[in-house]
Amino acid sequence: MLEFTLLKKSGGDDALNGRARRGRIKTRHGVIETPAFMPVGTLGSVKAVSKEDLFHCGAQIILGNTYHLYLRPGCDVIRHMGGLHEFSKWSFPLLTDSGGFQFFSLAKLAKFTDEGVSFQSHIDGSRHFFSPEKAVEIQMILGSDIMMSLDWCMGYPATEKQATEALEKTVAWAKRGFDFWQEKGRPNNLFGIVQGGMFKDLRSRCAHELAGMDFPGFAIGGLSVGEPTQVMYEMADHTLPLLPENKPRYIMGVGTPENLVELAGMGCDMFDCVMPSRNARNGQLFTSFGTINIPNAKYRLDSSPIDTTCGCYTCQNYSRAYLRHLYKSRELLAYRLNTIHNLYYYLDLMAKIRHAIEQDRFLEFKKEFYEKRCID
RNA sequence: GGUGGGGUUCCCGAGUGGUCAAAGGGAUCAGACUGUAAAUCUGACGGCUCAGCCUUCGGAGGUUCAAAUCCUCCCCCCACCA
Repeated sequence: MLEFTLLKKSGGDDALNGRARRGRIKTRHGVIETPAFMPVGTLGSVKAVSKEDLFHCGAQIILGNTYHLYLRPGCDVIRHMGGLHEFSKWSFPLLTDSGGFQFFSLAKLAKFTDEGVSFQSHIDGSRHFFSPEKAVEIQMILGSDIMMSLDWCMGYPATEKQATEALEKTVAWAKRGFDFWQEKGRPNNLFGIVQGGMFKDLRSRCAHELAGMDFPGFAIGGLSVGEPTQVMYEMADHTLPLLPENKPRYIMGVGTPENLVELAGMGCDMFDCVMPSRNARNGQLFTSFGTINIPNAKYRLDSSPIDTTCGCYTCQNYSRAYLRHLYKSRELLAYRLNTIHNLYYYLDLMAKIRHAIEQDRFLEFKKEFYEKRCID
């Protein structure tokens, strides 16, 4: 059901720069060229854009969220409608997060036990319970191509004791989710998630234990939760090589364009982040020379596109002055045009990274990437 | 012409003797956002040689230790009645 082909590895011994990999993931709903960025569509929709917009931006796979879709519209609706693909009409690959992150970001509504997580809905306060098995079961109903096992995401800073507890629970739940998935005949695909806080030995331990289970892919979770960027890089650099080389490696919830370049260089194959879509709705646009805040007064009379080197629909058609006007007027079109641009930027960046790896010039690409961004 | 109401910092709008450079909105300006409780949130928003000082509440006078707030006159708006 999932086939990962490692097409090329950057040569060299430089740990930070020489481990980029170019790969291909085949799923029932299509192929994902890696390294890949996956736009986040929590509620079965990448906010503000249509599936056609996503396609034209170059999206190969998008995310959905188990917690959110379970609460609304509910599994009965999605089952009745034939699964999330059929419901949303997104016919390409889908990855669903397990809800583990929500029990971290909505922590005051969640209570962790050995059995699972009992929580209150952020929508109406109703009480619910997720076990690792149930998290997989719901994702099977959603019909995602890649399901994530239920994990315990730890914030920063966290003590070693807290991180250990979260790790142990994450591993135990991964095992239960994995067994449940095996019993069901390994439908779709299930990825395990490495936790361990900002402790290398804990990350090692977690990666080692998960690698002992035959997951089709592995993720690193619990990064970019408030730690300094350098710490995140150290954790990723430490953990990525511990995961099976012949399986996709996914860093969850990351990150900035710089983060993607750095982490792809360390051998990460998949990323997801709300940053391009959310920041677009908040007026921040990504460009090859850095980010710009479109409401800024300096763009009032600016007839140039967001980024003259960008090939997106927005940049092909509209000026900064118009986009600034739309944004400041809260016109709905602003959200769509901004989101199209940011997603295109991210997805195009990944395409460039893939191309550079293929051409054996990832390091040069990285150098140019940093040289371009200085002004705005 | 008569009666009543009102003129507050860019706009709307609180404030009716000191705790007022003046609530609250809006506009404006800037920033943040990393597995989406986010079309959200934060900060600035009279001036300056900035822990203090100066100018400001339609205008001009006055009362008072002290006035956006009280008194007098004037100017201008709004409502209703002629």
